[in-house]
Amino acid sequence: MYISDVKPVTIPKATVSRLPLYLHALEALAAEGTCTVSSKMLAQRLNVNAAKVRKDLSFLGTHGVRGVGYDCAELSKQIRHALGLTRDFGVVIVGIGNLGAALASYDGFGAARFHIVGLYDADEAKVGTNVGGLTIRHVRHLAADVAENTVEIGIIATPAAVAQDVARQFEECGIRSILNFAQTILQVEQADVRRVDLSTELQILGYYVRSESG
Amino acid sequence: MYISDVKPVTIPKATVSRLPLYLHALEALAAEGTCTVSSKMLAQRLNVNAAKVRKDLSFLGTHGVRGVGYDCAELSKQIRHALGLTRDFGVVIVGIGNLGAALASYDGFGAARFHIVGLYDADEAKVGTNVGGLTIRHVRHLAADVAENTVEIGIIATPAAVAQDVARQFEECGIRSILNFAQTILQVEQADVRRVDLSTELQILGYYVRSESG
DNA sequence: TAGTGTGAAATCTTTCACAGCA
DNA sequence: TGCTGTGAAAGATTTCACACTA
Repeated sequence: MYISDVKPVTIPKATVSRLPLYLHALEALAAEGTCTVSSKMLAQRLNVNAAKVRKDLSFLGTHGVRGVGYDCAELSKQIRHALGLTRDFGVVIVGIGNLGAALASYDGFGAARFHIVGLYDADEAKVGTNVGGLTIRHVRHLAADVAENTVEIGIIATPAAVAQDVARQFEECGIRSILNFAQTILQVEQADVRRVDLSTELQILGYYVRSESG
Repeated sequence: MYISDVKPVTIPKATVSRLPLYLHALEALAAEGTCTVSSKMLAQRLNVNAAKVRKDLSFLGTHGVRGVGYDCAELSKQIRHALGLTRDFGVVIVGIGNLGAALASYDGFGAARFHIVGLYDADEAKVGTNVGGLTIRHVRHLAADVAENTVEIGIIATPAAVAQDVARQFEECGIRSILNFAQTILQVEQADVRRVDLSTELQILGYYVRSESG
């Protein structure tokens, strides 16, 4: 039996995907000088039901105070802990086109536990240029670089045609978490993949545009 | 009673969010010269269960052929129809920083029913410059421009601090579908909002990194 | 009094399993 | 035989409703 099988509580997927939102809301509240927050207040900020907030937070083994609410600082800490944000994550980006470059320069990495440690592209013309403080290296160096550094997360921002091959390389060098911006669905052995695609999002929005306007 | 209340079938949200993926897979298959596809084949491409594929497609009132499968071209057409991709959508982007510029230059709008018709920024230094074939205009022109053109979808790629205000402006000019790349949760009256945020995605991935490595 | 924590109900989604058809 | 379409079961998620307590 693996350690992963005996996690004290398994947090439901739906809850995990909301934890970063609670965290962000709590940070905003703290910045405004708020010390205590109720499930109702958090719910309003996230546009969800207050009971859902309480149930979500109950998975953290949190202890809010009845009649009062949650301590913002304490709750932030618990969420960070639950999300594993007590450690740092190395991130590499492959494919430094418009989108890859934008991601590389992105500064909203929320309290920066995620560190971009490498940028890769297959285009020799781009290799050697500087983006967001890092020099683009040829993707052929990926495996060796990853072997030397700790890299947990790989971001794919290449054209769809080569995304699958990049994913395979990621798996070969032991990267098990992939964020895929390419317009393709990756076939992977083990890795967790999250997919972000603009045209998919637009098409989904488009459906609801249509149904509302009748 | 509104027309929207008598839609023949309400497609479940979960299904709607997969339709663009089926569509993309079908287009890839068609490009490979495949004419007929089984639920099993589609399932493998999307990494889902074949029964789910069949159930999803059954909401389209589709008719696959027993013992054979689905006709790719026909099925594509039905999905397009269901998603409302038989018409064109006008899209504006507000906030032309690195990300906004990348989105503006993005060419993967899948058979291009989505047309970017305006780019806006509050920075006078950017106004007048050309990105992806369009000239950036000052955001103060947004309302007037939208009144003259048909704009269904608004994309927010501004800093978080001003995203809420942009959303309000979108609603005021009648844009009811918003794709929000800013790191904030928008409070809107009526609009449909979809949120895409890199740091949220990384944090979610981070959780699973942790639980797998024990 | 105001607000948490949580069983239980309601709802949504996925999966199974199989009748039925080309 | 191979694959669709779909009831029904299983599972996940959301919401309700209320006991409980600082």
